[in-house]
Amino acid sequence: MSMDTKETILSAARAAAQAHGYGGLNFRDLAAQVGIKAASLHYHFPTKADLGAAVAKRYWQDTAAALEAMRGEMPDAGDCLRRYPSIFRRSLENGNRMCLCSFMAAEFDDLPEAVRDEVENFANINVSWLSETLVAAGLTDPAEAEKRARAIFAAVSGAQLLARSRADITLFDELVGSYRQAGLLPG
Amino acid sequence: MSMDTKETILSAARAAAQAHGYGGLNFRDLAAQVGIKAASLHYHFPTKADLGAAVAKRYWQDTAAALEAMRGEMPDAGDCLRRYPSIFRRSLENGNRMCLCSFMAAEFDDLPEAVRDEVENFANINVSWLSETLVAAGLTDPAEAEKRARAIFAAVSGAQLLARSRADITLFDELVGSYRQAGLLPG
DNA sequence: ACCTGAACACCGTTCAAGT
DNA sequence: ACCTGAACACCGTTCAAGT
Repeated sequence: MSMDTKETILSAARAAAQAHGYGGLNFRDLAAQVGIKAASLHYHFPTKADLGAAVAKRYWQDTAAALEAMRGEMPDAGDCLRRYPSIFRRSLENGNRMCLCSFMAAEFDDLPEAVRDEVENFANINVSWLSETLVAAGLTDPAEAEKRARAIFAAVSGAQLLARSRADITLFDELVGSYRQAGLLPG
Repeated sequence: MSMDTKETILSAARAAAQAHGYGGLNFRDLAAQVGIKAASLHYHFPTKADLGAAVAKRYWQDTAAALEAMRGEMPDAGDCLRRYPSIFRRSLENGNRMCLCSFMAAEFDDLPEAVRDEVENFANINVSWLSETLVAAGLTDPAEAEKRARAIFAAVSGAQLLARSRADITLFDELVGSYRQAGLLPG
């Protein structure tokens, strides 16, 4: 019961933050969606900073799990890299939302320290996975892998941001296509 | 006098929005900075939406002017393209701020229609300039220029976003370097 | 353990009214 | 033309009280 409510809060807060950011996240709307009162949220998460950090942490953990699963299911590392943008595509499919941590990256100045740390973790697990996968695919010199991984992560994030601003998911696909054509991503 | 106040508001609002976004922009702090009361701001800009649209409009107009100036000063189109990321670098240099319109792209869901339109204009003038400059540099088939231009715009935006989240401008430089290495930007 | 109503201090926004 | 006080709606948060 307790765990159910906490999980419900986490997932509702995640969806809200992917649409409105950390600043746009508010306890009253969130509580209404969960079916409790705003004051009750503080039983589960003492402060907004606690909630924000918990949401961002769960977010990168889920992403890390999805990336691991991808490597487990697809034997070819090149195939995994070709599929990587689909992780970001999914947010756009889900109500033109965006990556929680991209939104929070923009909000950097107003983020509690604990939340910033989780945003950093998100970037780190993406870069690590890309780095390892690039090397496994034999596409990059190991010494250059992390640099290349960061470039892919940043570029795909930017593609999502631009596509969101037009509410046009085909634009995301086109941008990813252009990255492939340019050689940033494996074709 | 009137024009001075309005200009002061616009420039203070721009700086604030580049750090805190449209949602984080607040009339009281802004008014204090300008030296009037919060309520007085509404004489110059009836609503926050009006202010946001005016700031975003001025922002893309300034950017368009800077890009035109670059083309005027540098005869070589390739040199202009190599310099393009410096426009985005400047925001990071200025207190780790970011492109106003990237921030607003994230805030898409909560943006008044008039503000959305100016965000779109910003992207359009960037893509147009890049497109023309790519063709002038003989780097891209005219039929493909706009697609390539959008990819550059999105990728550089993403690099700025990631660099901001680490408050690390050297990361921006590294990412731009990687884009060049990958062939997205001219070396 | 889990939730709530009521209250708190605060802040952005609006508007009628001032000069 | 330009500005303001005061009211309003909303925010995160607290806490004593309920189940």
